[in-house]
Amino acid sequence: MKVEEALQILKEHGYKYTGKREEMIRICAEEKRYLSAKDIMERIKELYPTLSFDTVYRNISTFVQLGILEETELDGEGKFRLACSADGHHHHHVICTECGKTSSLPGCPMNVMASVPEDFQVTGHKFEVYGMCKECVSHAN
Amino acid sequence: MKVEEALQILKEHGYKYTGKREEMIRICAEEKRYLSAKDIMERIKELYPTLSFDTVYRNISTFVQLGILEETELDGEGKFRLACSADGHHHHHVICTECGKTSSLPGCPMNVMASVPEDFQVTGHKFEVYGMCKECVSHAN
DNA sequence: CCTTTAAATCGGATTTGTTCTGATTTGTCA
DNA sequence: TGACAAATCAGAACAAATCCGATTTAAAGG
Repeated sequence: MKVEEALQILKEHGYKYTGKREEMIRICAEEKRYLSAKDIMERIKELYPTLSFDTVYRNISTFVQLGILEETELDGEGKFRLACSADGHHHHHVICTECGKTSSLPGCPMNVMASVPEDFQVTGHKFEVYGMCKECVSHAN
Repeated sequence: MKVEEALQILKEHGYKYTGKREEMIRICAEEKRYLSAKDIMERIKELYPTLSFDTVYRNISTFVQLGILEETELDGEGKFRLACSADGHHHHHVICTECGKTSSLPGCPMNVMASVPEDFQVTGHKFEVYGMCKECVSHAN
């Protein structure tokens, strides 16, 4: 997803444009990596030094609801990245547990794996592979 | 996994036997369901009304380390259930997001899905299907 | 432009889940 | 039984996230 698309989605849903929102999205768009709310806060302070963490959290959760950000949970805190499923088709990620960097996996287990018991009404699924990226492996020495 | 097996594992690793530990494991063994630390606390208070939450958390994390409990994260809090992978072979679950009840899925996407990029050193993976179980669907009306 | 209004933000207090700490109790083994 | 290490207690401390009332601001209409 591009920054412009994200802003378009906000507009379509009647949310107002603010520089802070754009900057948050821009920060997430810079990297194929999961960022924590704190990460985003730190980076946005360069441009908006007084921004309150309430704003960051509130906007993040708006973005997640609108499908602009994807969310996961690592080390007991929420991590976020610009949604990419929207771009092409639905897929999943390998995630570096050190730095949050991601790499796409083709396909989805839901298509491949046959039987989901019919006494459950399925609402979603999660498939994530965890590991360490090249860079973090070498840093760890 | 059975309660006795779990106690055996504790013993093998040099952990002491305590009634509180046994009761915690027993509580988890009662249901094929993910329980929160709070759930476990409430239930264990019947037998040990003064038990501190520190003990519960500490024991839970010991159990997870030893592979006695499986952990996941739902609604921003840790949930736990008696490990069953140990029994047969490795597999995954459908989880009811309302009550935590689980049902097994045969197989593992890691076997089925071919390519994990070789610039990641894989350390683990997670595959969970979410939904509502029959009971919770009907209660929701 | 100016006004109006609802949405967004601020700053800090609050809540919630979890971990830490130091003192005390309790298994276990010699 | 005694001694020691491990387990537990009680509550303080912590960190992530949410809530709240007051203030500011985007944007739509006159």
